[in-house]
Amino acid sequence: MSFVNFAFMDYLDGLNEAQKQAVINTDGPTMVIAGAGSGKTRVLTYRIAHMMQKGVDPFNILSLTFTNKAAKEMKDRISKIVGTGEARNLWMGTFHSVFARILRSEAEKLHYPSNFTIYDTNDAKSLLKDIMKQVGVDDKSYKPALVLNRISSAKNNLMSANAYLNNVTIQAEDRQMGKPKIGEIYKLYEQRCFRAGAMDFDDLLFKTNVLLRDFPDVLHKYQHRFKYILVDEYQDTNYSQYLIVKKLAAVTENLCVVGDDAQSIYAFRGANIQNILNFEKDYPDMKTFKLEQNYRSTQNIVNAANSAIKNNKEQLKKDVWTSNEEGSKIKVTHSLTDNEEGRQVANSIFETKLNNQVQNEAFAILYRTNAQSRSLEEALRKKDIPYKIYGGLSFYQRKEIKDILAYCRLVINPADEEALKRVINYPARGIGNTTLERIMFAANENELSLWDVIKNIKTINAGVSAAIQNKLADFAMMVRNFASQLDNLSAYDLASNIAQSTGILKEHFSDKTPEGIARYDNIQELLNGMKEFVEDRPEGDETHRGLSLYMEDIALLTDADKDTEEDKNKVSLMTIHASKGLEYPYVYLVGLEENLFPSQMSLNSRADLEEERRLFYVAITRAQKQVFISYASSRYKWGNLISCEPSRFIEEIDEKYLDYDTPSIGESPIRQMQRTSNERIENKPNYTAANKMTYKTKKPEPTPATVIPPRKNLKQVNSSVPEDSNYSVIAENLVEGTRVRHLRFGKGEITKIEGDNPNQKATIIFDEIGEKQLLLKFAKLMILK
DNA sequence: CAACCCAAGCTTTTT
DNA sequence: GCTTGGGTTG
Repeated sequence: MSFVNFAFMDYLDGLNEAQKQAVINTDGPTMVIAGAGSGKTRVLTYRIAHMMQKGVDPFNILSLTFTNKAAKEMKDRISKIVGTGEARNLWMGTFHSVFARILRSEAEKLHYPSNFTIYDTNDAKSLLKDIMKQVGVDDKSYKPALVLNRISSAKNNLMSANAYLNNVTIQAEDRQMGKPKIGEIYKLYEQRCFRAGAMDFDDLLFKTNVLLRDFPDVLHKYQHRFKYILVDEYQDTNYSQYLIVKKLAAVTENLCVVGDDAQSIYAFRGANIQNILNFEKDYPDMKTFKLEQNYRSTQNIVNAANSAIKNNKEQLKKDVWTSNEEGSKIKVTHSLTDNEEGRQVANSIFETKLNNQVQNEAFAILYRTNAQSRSLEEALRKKDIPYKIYGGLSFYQRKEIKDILAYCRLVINPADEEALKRVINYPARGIGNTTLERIMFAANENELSLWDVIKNIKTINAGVSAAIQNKLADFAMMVRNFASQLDNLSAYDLASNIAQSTGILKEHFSDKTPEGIARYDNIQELLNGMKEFVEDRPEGDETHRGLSLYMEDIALLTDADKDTEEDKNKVSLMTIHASKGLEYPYVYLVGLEENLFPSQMSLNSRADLEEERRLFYVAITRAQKQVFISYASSRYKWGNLISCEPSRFIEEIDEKYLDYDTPSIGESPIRQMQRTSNERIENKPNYTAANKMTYKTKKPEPTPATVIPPRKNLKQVNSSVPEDSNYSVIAENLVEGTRVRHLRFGKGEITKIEGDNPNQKATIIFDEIGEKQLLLKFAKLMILK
């Protein structure tokens, strides 16, 4: 103890006075206002370590972070001070992952299975689409995303479907929007999730609240377990999270919240900046500590950020300063198009690397929207600068990955409707849309899950033919077989088994197009990830290396958590939102244009605009050494070139911290740039045309004289085969083992024939493209000798 | 039943 | 510009 303690006291000496106070005042309600780069993570780490030094049991400490990665890093740092064994028992993670864990252990109280599925946004939207079809509303006026938003904010304000339906104000709002049925849809959505044994992201918090509200013994238990609670990024908590924390902390009030109102950027998903502004009202005897010294950035960066955020009205008084060197000014460059912007950024990174002898990992490129990444990627690739992207279409969103994961989900929780819908006919096994719709209808009629209907398909009158009933039974058997291995096989072994015996792996393997190869590789990468997961855990006890645990692990990964590939020494590309909490020596901030940043959606209200400005503040303060800002005077949007104006945010930075790339005499740099860019925009048509031509030159255009629609011509040939020609006549004599030729697929061999005459179906292995299932009445096969 | 074609919609940010 | 889903065709 004394040795460890000694090391710790050393660390304490490295803290400034405010930091030290925030570390050693461990009891009672505490708010730490931590400016950007002010050593917030250090304070949290030492505070927890200090509590443990004073004898607090790590089991009694709950620390809620913004990403799981942050939790892991913090745990590692604490381990270094107090020892690994002790730190392991800390409760640390995101709100969602910590409370998902608690919900699993208390699930039966809510009549949920403990292996409930977590629906992601896509699952939720797809379910909503289903429901809207069922209710008979047109999904043009009821956009799934909008309905989901509405439901989401209801849940974040702890409003159930019934409460939603009974709330006069809400109902009036919905009617005014011309969408009076949202309440009804919410109600059905709630039921369907429950039947499927599924919770969406918001449910994890909502149901936790229900649990703590309706089960006093459970509340009591966790109030006493979590004697000390710390919440990072408190400015980004919503009402639902706020209330969980408030309830859990009600007995001991050993609650420490850390945040920075200037960095609140998640109001759009219900985060309530009032939570931090009102902390004093909730806990009148609280202590406040302000961390105002910035250790991260140069004076120029800190001052520039301060001058920008000054334009916001609503904020706590705070004076962020630094004793670091003055540093370079913020460099502002402009370009003609988004593609040119990409090239300039790539060139600049290339030069900066040379001039300062730094590595790729010193650079980050930040943008407002994911769609902006493409031109940057292209430019970086051309310059051979390795990069990695956070967010966007993430690995786990890819079709082939989702297919495998859907099987995994289904095996763990067969009631999972969204997973079932995805794989019931993939790979094709003759269970088509009509059948699925019959099953869904029967499920809704009987208030059963799809799985229950399939399981009992022979006794439920769903109008499914006997042949298809058998196929469903086969499918159910397969899922059950996999499920029976859940406890004996590791995640890796079971998932490999699934990938193989469903035929998915083979299907991608036989596809030799570049996309097919990429898909195959992706699946291998997924399986490798599982292998790592398994190898990280002790052998023998398969319940700790099993698929269920793996799936729990990945369901709540944030983008920052997915940093698992060989991502060393690469330039980082991400949205500004994703960059929260990170820092880089050199930061490129691109697309600083009106309607893009600030976003067009934010221009209607002052509050929204202020959130955009905070986002701008977050972006600038990621940088340690230098910030580069760029904007383009035109950019592609939905395939069209549109013209852009520089963002107001550039002008909001005090001019003395800026360095424009085209110094001017007697004219404001911005004005001059606007003028030149306008001139260029007038030449836009040429530019566009040139651009499009280059794109199309890959395929030389036929001269007008020779233009014949080639496709139609081909079809003509096909359909010119007489209806009653010997093709179809011969096809009736087919048996298994016959060699046949198909007009498009070439030669092949029939391996199976099934079904009744009009709908007879053959499985054929073609020499070129592998196995296909074809309906004989359409296939027009020719028998080969 | 499955392949293909074309139109629509997308782009604010995410657990 | 790209992806997705609906509708049509074989």
